[in-house]
Amino acid sequence: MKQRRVTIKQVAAEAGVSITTVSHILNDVPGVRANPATRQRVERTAARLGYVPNRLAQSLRTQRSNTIGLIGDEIATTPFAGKLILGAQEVALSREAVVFVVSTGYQRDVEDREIEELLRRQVDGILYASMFHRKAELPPQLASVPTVFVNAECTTPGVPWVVPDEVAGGRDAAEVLLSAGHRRLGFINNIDDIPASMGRLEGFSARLAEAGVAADDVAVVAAESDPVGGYAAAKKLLIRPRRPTAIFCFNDRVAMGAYRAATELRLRIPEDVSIVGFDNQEYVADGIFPGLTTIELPHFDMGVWAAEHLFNQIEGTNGDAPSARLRGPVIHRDSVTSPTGALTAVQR
Amino acid sequence: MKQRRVTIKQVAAEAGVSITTVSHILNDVPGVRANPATRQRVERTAARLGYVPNRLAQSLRTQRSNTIGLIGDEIATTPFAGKLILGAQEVALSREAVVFVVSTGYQRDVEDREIEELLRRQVDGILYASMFHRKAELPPQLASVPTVFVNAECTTPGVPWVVPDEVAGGRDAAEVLLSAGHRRLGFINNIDDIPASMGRLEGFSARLAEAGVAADDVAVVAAESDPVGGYAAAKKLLIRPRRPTAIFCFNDRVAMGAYRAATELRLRIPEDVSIVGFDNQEYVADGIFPGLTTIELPHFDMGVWAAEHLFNQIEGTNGDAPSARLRGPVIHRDSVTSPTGALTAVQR
DNA sequence: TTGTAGGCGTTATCAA
DNA sequence: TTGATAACGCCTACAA
Repeated sequence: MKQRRVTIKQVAAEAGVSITTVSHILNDVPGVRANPATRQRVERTAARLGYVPNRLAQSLRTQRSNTIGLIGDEIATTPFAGKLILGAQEVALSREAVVFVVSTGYQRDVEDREIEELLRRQVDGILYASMFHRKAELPPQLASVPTVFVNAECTTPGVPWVVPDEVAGGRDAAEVLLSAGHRRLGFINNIDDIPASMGRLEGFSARLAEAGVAADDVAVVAAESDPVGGYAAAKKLLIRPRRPTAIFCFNDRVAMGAYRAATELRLRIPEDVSIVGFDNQEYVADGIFPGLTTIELPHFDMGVWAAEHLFNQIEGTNGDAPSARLRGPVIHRDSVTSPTGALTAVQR
Repeated sequence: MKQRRVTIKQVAAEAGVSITTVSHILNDVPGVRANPATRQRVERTAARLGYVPNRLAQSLRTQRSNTIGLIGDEIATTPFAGKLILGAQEVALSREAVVFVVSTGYQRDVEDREIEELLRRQVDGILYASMFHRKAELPPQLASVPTVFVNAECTTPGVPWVVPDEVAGGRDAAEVLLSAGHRRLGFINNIDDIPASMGRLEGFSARLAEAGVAADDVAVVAAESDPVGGYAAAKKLLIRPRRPTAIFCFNDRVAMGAYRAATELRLRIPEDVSIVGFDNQEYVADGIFPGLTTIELPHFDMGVWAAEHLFNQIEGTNGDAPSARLRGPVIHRDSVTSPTGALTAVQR
């Protein structure tokens, strides 16, 4: 912004017309028809001079900045943030808008400053994102700005939100294992009382019950959701007399731990024990051996959904505030097979 | 931006002074001393009304938007992007600036559109980031805007850039292994002809040579830098008659493959073979067992460096355009030990 | 079909 | 010490 860019005035002067005409022509103002000759002349000189309209001035005049803010608690520590940003950005770009990304690091004062900085810049709306699925309330400063919550359920009424469908995810995991023939299963859940752990357990159990799997045949344990926790929990599960032929892990990192436990116990994956993860974390699910079958978290889609609904809200084109739970796809790799292999191994 | 915010005019009216006075007071304009009573009255009413200056208008007037753009080829697929964003953002926030983040996905047309969208918004400068260390030239549209390259060496003169110090990284890896006592080493390099592979090899070899390790005792192989490539390469290395007691892997994903190879060969890490990775990729280096000793890539620091130099450039406070190679720290975990263990194992 | 002029919210110059 | 007033770059009645 240092050196002066070319303005509409220069274009007008160069083309020998008024700035009104230039504005009319370049913006294709409806109901205004310019002389083809003038039009061409204007367009030519605009192109020649490399004229680019100043959106700051436009925004000031039109009261619309074509800018949204994406504020999240942690942009750095999670591999999911990128997908979310990307989704939001994709719809933004399609509307010639662009997004400010700011990360708060869970610090309240940083969040306050950043929200203020965004509002100063007259953002049209804000995407308030959480990096793990939780419930949260609307920061008071955002009360008067169109806002959509992403990966967080907003407890303040009237604010749309979008989160993963945890229950469906749990059901899908059960389904994958069920259809491979497993009837004796384990679930290593997370220890925290968050929507993800509640929902996945609910869906998993419900689907299993529907399929007639006896409650005795599904072992649920809870652990810290990292490789260490997964390792310990899986070991506990796998040394049981009637050990499960398949384990559903709260997330891919837990699955990493389960892999190690299985290896130490000389259990092969998937022949002796099938594993299903959650998250489809790049470089983890795809990097361990054998490739991990897992449920993907719909971060990209949530970014898209949220941005679209935000723009609708900004343009006042949506009735009330809907919210959504999005389902992620099952990513099939090589950690699940039918339990016959396991039985064979045991019989041998 | 929908509903009208309170403007300086309203504050002035409410306080019974002119907008000039309000501006003077609120901005602490040097050389202007207001009557303490007036000052207090103005500040009070501004606070009461919740006045927040409109940066769009400010920018229009001052020709400075306090906004920078961060444009990268992929924001989503890599876990490093976040750190980079965070670093840039941290210095931006300290200057009351905020950053537009856009990702191009390696598509030229997307890049063009996004750059234009940024320029339209009068960003003060641009951070042009690559997600892997490479060389690149300056997009012509950026010629007239302050720009700094991040994680890419700009081939166009006059543009500052900051990249990881690959040579130092290679040396550090050698150092770690050397000081643990290893004298017979392997290096699984990347197959691509990029600064990272060249530099790390150079540094690694140089340090080893300095330490008097015979060229015969350092085996270098190249592989696809993922777990599969790492697995195959490590296997090749480890079945040699005089197998290396330690392997330096091009990155953590390669190291994952090396772990598997070692396990299959019944070689314990680190007792039988020490492993050093590169990248310090979250959830990989820390998730595998034993924890991977690795060299961190300085993404956060590069973000900081680049943003700081960008702001300096914007403010015209730096002489010429320096560039930098930043060194990442060695992250010690548990995959390296002295080779005696290995010898013992062999002798047994 | 084209042009004039006012205003979006600020800052900055110059008077008073 | 305070206040008019002219930009900044653009859009948009309204007038010609």
